[in-house]
Amino acid sequence: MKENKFMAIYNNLVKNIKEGKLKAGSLLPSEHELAEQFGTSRETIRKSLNLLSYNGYIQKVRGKGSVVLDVSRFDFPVSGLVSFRELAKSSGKDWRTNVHELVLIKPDNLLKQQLKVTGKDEIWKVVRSREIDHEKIILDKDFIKKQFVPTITKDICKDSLYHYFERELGLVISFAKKEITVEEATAEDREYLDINGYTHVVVVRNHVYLDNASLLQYTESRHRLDKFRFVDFARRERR
Amino acid sequence: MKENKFMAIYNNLVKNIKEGKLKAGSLLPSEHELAEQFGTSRETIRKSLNLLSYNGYIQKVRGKGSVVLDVSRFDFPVSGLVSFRELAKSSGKDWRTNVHELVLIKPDNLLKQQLKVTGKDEIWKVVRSREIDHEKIILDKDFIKKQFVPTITKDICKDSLYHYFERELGLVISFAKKEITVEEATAEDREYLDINGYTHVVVVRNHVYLDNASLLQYTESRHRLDKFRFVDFARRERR
DNA sequence: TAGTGGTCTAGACCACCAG
DNA sequence: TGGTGGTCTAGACCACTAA
Repeated sequence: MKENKFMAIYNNLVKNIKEGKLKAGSLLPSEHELAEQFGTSRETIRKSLNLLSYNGYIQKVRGKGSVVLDVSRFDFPVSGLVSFRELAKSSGKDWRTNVHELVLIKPDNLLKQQLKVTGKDEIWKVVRSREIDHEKIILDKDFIKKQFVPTITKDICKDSLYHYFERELGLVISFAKKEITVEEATAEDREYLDINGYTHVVVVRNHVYLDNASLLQYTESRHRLDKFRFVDFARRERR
Repeated sequence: MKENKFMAIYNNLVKNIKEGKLKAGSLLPSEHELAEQFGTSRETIRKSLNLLSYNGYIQKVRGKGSVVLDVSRFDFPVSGLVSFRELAKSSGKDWRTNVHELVLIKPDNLLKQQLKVTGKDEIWKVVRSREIDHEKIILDKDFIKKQFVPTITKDICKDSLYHYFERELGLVISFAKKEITVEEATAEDREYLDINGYTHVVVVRNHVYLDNASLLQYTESRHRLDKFRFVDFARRERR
């Protein structure tokens, strides 16, 4: 897989920041200098730096330079679009996925609305619980358009749907719209989760889109209150 | 205030999408065409289109064109960096802010860590509750470095701190790191909120930075469970 | 005033998609 | 194969910061 020039420079700089070769609070070399160092044009350097800025590694200050930020404070899922498997693996904890349901269904009215489909489209329904350190703390309900995903097996569900979609099927997931609320726990929550007496769960609703802008799936992720944590890095809109 | 060329083009296109002149699902004119229409270079058009894409208005598809997205589904605080006043006003509901505390303090150890200051710096502490439709549902605790904000009055707290920082003091807020968790309600929550028997609150912790990359304030926003809602629009990282 | 980042240009070549 | 968006270049001028 070929790497773009600006991506290679970005990765190089990220590595140097993470390893502390570029220290928090210090200034990056100027864009002109970097262009010379990397043997490229300034616009290409600027593309790399904009990516660094967007991902919270640096802050550009006009007339001054690019300040390296304290990256240790901006550690986790900055993008908010990370699969459970990726998260669990990087956490270093004991984890496991239980598959409770894997069926093809016709959408009811609510689901038709969520997925913007008619009644004749078939939908995969996947219900899974997630265990971390032997506690079932997340209940994931996925609804996926069969149109894009002809087959799903239990083994795939135990591993990672995202991984299967992207690596096996070649689907390119592009963006998602997420909504977080807190709601009363349902009977289903109590059945599949170690609910520990909590009366409410955190519900994350996700609409996931492909790179051709079509809607792939709707997901409801139901988290036990005490184990929920969401991190976001937000840049102020330009006005 | 002068508007950049790419910003003007961006605003023009946003307006056309919102007004339905550019319909959801249709294609934008190609970048070459747009460059000609607006009398500018293709790179400038690309800057505008990237902004549209980033803000969820279009989806670019290589070899095909830029698809206009259904913007009505991506309505609310996409950025996650919006003041309560802006939000409340746009919601059209009855709202009101109560100021419970406005004092200068020396930071304790926890606060020193949160704000990365030494003990001799002075900090503004502001405690406010937010009423919507006559229910107190949010408790905001702000800790602001006096170094950047010499004076704060009760009237300012009742109105909007962000507005004061940006319009009156000329501070430019650049980005924030947000963390969302659910925690047990404290005595303070019960005192200032209409807690309605809920045992937990949603806690949003925010570190707000200025455009020169220095930390301005730390904020704890404590929401009654049933009234909390957070919306996020996430683009998948390029790999 | 020298140096920084922000914007803009007019080209070029490439990978990808549809007909 | 022609048109699309993605990348890249080598310049230019500007606004801002710090000395």
